[in-house]
Amino acid sequence: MSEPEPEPTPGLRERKRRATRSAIQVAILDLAARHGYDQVTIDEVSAAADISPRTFFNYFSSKDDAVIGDFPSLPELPATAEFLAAGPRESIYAGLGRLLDAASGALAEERMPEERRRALLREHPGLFAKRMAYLHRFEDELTGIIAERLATDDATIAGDAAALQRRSRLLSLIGLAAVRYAYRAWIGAEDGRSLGDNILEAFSELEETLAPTSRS
Amino acid sequence: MSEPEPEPTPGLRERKRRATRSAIQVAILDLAARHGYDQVTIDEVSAAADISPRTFFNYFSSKDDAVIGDFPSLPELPATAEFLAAGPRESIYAGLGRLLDAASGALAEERMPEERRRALLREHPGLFAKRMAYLHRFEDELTGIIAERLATDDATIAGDAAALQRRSRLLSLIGLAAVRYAYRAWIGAEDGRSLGDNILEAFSELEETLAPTSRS
DNA sequence: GTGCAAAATTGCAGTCGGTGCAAGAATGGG
DNA sequence: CCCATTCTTGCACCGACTGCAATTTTGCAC
Repeated sequence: MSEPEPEPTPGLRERKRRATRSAIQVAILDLAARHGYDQVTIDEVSAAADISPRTFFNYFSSKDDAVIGDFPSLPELPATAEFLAAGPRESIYAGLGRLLDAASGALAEERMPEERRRALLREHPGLFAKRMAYLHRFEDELTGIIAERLATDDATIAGDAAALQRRSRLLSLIGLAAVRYAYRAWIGAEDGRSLGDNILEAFSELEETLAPTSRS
Repeated sequence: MSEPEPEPTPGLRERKRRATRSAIQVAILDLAARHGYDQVTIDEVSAAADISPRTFFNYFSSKDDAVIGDFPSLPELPATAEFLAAGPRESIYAGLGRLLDAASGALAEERMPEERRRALLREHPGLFAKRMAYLHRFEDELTGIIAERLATDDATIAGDAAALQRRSRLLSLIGLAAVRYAYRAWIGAEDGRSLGDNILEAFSELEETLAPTSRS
């Protein structure tokens, strides 16, 4: 909002920077796919990306980070504004589903060989754990946004700050559980379905499971 | 079941082993509390624990692991058998709450200076994440147990293997979301409430949130 | 295009985490 | 008391990562 972010031609410097960054990521994923992540050294990656090993660490603070990549910041997503504006008429679960779907889209926006990254994360719990750490920041943002939405939806809960806080956190954790559910299905499956599809399906299953009154 | 696990006097060898293991953990927590986790080297820890640096790695595969400690194996817990035997009369959520409560009790059974560990985990997201990664194995165990319970509770779902699998996974993730919710409160709080208490409270809040029909 | 300041790249030397190996010490059991 | 097993330890080594200072590249004004 405060920064229009024009970025028509980011300038040579910035373009080269992005190219280098991308080259590193491509290189490490490529090498890891061929020789195994543990066997890949920074020296090899640097050589493949045509930079010095020292420069590698100017771009990523660790070997893992080069694989993990960036995480989107939730408040900056357009879907967040939509979620907040959806008002009380929409189910909070449905809204959450769409929001997390959009977030996962932004997460995978990078046109990198996502499949290789997927395979790496599947095989290396350490990487997975590190990525989960990023989810932590994400969780805080999500909780805040849910609180905002709840406050506009329900005037009574808006008055009780403690209850609002607890319910927001609980809802965000439920949402993230759905994401993890979808993520598992996505990682385990060979089909081409997107992470977002899986998330939406997880939410519908969630609603069904949590609403036993609607079942016979 | 298959192993009665007598352990009256585990023998000198085993006793020394446990002592060394504990000494390492005490040493690293102590040093980390005084100089900061990052400043602590394996050499210092080993010196404080009166062992060689090489021996450190005979006990823990990494510096982080020495802080994180072990995780209980769910199937071995007595509470698991109770959970499975509770039958269809008990709400699956209530049962899950008790089961996870028991599991967290087994987790914190170690009479180590738990407070220091808590402080460390609070300050170091990396450690926190790594501990969460253990939850992954835990999640698989939990899913299997839930599936078993569901199959005995509901004959119709027992017939549909795919549905059983999906619902079990979803329920286990919801349960783990509650655990994370409780874990956060536990880590962030200064009060002396146990992790188990927080988990039980999380489940009651969960049931309340997920049952909108019971509210006005 | 020339000159200059800011930013990026690089080499180097060094610290620390972590592993494989083989020799030596402690333990348990007969 | 002896032997097999297990545990400890020192050593040599690799790879991740950092600080620093020299060098190169880019942005920009003139």
